[in-house]
Amino acid sequence: MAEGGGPNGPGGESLLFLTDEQLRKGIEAMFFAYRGFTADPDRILANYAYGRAHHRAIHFINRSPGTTVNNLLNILGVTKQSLNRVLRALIEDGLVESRVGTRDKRERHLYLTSTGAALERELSDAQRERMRAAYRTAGPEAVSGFRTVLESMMDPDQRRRFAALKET
Amino acid sequence: MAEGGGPNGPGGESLLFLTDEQLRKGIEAMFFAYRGFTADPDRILANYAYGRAHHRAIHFINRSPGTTVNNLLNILGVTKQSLNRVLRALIEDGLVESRVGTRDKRERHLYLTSTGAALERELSDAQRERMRAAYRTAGPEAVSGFRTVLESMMDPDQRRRFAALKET
DNA sequence: TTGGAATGTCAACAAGGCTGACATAAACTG
DNA sequence: CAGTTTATGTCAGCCTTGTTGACATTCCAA
Repeated sequence: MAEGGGPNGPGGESLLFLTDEQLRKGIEAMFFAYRGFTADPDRILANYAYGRAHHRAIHFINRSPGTTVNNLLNILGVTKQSLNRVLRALIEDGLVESRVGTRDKRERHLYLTSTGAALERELSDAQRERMRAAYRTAGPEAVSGFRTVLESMMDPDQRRRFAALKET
Repeated sequence: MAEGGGPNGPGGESLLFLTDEQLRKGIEAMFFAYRGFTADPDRILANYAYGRAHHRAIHFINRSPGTTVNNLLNILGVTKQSLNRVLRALIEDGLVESRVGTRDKRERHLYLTSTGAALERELSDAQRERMRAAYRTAGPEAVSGFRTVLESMMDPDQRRRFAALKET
């Protein structure tokens, strides 16, 4: 209100994107877009009696093969009990393999089996396809802005973990 | 792989943003950013023993005062039983008022009470503040791209509903 | 006046978060 | 070597929020 109140306030049109109205549109866009973002994987997962929690575990194990349980815990931001329930199912079903660490035998290193990798591919193919279509429609400059805003929206901890993933 | 394989393939660097690697980064950015997006409201809601479902209902009732239950159902994309449980709590607690329709008495029109409006303000202030900070950091052009990609990512139905909200 | 639409409600269930408590093995530390 | 810390697993129980199915009520519209 204070800044964007007039037709051209103290900052001029360069600050129009900070009005409450613009911010609210951004908030609602996040809500609807996230639904689209998860829609395809959700449909696929239903065929396997898995949920988003399984998807997230599979994604990050594929992303960083050999990652430890603790590592995954930090990335996913859930309790070990929650993660354990998911991992147990994936291991029992033969999608994930858990190997005792060589240097530190307390640690379990997680890997996708070929079955697990196949499901990962099915899920990420679908999700990438939607992302690809959105990127193609929006164009490279929009994509750059998209990524910039998303990173700014993360908590510092999350941003650090996201950045750490990028380098790997 | 096929298109982005070479240092400068058939599409050149303009297609680099469509590589699997770039798409995966976008996917992970969505995951981490959404966590940030919901973090502040989640903290506030915990003080009131409410959850995200209550937040969403409050948000869209505030957005469109007098909206009907069916309307809300379509926007939120949940079953009436799920929504009803949430609405019942909000009505009992005096945050939402449900008025029988005048033209069609089967319909219930939903409004925030002053208490409900106060909670809405507390929640949206926090969420807007994060969005504002992200927007400010990223700048107007990034914000434009952000919005464009998010809209492209929605399902057509969701995009229609989002567009309909914008006009109101 | 009757069919169907909009709404509300009850019951039951599942996924996936959470806390708390406890067990085990391995590594580290004094 | 003894004691502590760390990494992991597991059991039990609770909460939110989603689902289906069944059924009642109200009331518009043909």
